[in-house]
Parts: sequence; C-alpha cells; structure tokens
Amino acid sequence: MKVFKRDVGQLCRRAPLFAALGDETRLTLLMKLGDGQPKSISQLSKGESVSRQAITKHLQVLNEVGLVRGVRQGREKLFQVEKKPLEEVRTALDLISRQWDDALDRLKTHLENS
Amino acid sequence: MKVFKRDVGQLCRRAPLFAALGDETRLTLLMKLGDGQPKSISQLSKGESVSRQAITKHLQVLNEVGLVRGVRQGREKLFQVEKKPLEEVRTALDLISRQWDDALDRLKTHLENS
DNA sequence: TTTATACGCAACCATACAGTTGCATGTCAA
DNA sequence: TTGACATGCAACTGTATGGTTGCGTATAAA
Repeated sequence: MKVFKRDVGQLCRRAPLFAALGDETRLTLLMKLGDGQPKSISQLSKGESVSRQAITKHLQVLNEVGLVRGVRQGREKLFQVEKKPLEEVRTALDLISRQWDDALDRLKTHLENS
Repeated sequence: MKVFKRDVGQLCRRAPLFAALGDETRLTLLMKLGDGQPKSISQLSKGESVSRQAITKHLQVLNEVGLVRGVRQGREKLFQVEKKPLEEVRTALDLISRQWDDALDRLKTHLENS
C-alpha cells in the first residue's frame, strides 16, 4: 500500500487528540464517562486525588479536542463522551498499522529473495 | 459489555504511549519510518525544520515507549519502527470504542422504552 | 431568606518539555 | 593522518502544562 502525503498530513493533525489522551487523569475521566451516563464535574472529581479545578481543566482539554461535551443543566455542568473523534483516531491508527505491516512484509520478502 | 476495573488500569497505563504520539514532529518521524527501511538520525533530520538534536530527543521519547528501536551501525544509528506497541494502542482503543458503543446503545434503548 | 452546593475565574507555582547552541567523541574515506 | 560526517553530551532558554488556592457567582434546598 502506498503512503500518500495526505495520509501523513491527516495523521499529524491528530497530534492534539493523542496528546489529550496522553494523561492518566484524563484517561480515567474518559473511562468514568464510558457508561454513557452524563456526569457533573463534582461527580467526576469524587474519588480522584486532585482538586475539582484540576478536573475542570482536564475536561476543558478533552472538550477542546471534541472527546467530551459539556452541557450546563441547572447549577451543574454535565459531561458526556463523544464517539466521533475516537473513531477518527482508530481509523488513523488502523491506517498506519496496515501500512507498517505491508512495508515490513515487503521488506521481509525482499530480503528472502536476495 | 461490562467495564472491568482492570480495563481501566490497562488503558491508563497506555498514557505515556498516547503522550508520545501527541506531537506532530514525532508523528512525522513515525510516518517517515513507516516504509520499514531503517533510517539514520541525519536522514530523519533532513527536511525537518528543527535541529538534529531536537530530532534525537524525539527519537528518544519514541524509543522509551517502544515505538521505535535504534541500533548503532558504524558511525550512524539506524532507527526502525516497532509494531507491537501500536497494536496495543489499537487494541485498547477498540476496547473503549466498543464499550462506548454498547453503553450509548443501551442508554438509547433505555430512553426509548421509557 | 438563609444556607449549602456547583461551578467559573484569576493568580500563582513548580516542573516538564521542545528547542537551541557549543563542544567532544567516534568512524569512515581520501 | 587528516578531514568530513554522524552522533553524543551538557547547559541553557522559553513556554506549556498540571496543579493549587482564594474568591465570586449562580442555583437548589431548607
């Protein structure tokens, strides 16, 4: 499979998404939200070792890359997980993974024939 | 699908890997190495806008999470891509993706029945 | 109308990180 | 041997990031 320049660009544009996933606290938050039930900041802070404000900031980061969405409801802000961006990351990973496979296979074959 | 505590742990342990992927320069390096052909630091620096030392540091980061492996050969150090860690990330993402799907489906069904 | 809860805002701090520069070391080739 | 190339090491800089604290505001409940 040929690696097109636009694939490179596509993948590189995902960097902020990966960066957002590159933090334990944020991954924990995503797992907490993984049951689909919207949760408030206070709920999400409960049980965590860091302050509510820290959690708020992490939720902002996740929001900026579209991984979560927060809606004000009464005096609390309910967050829920957003599927689309994660799908995109999966697709991107599948792409490079397949490209690597192919490349390494070709390389192996090439070495065996020489 | 039930979300087991150990899944949460497993995913959270991937944070450094995601973090390593969360940088444009590093993603570019991975794409450059994606053809399976080992490449030296100088080769990888060529065409990039940052210094060779910067590239070296990025390669170190990629190496620490196992995404890349470097072997000294003569006066140059050849790097090549390592498939395993990427597979692990893909698996982890597939897992949460499926969990979210299931959860959101259940939630939707539940709402429709009430 | 109080009181408690949930959140937003802003300032501040420490550290991690991307990047640079300068210089030393090792290796190949003429 | 000498020069050119490839890398390693160390110090330094600016900025982003994760975290805290204090305080103000809005909303729900008593």
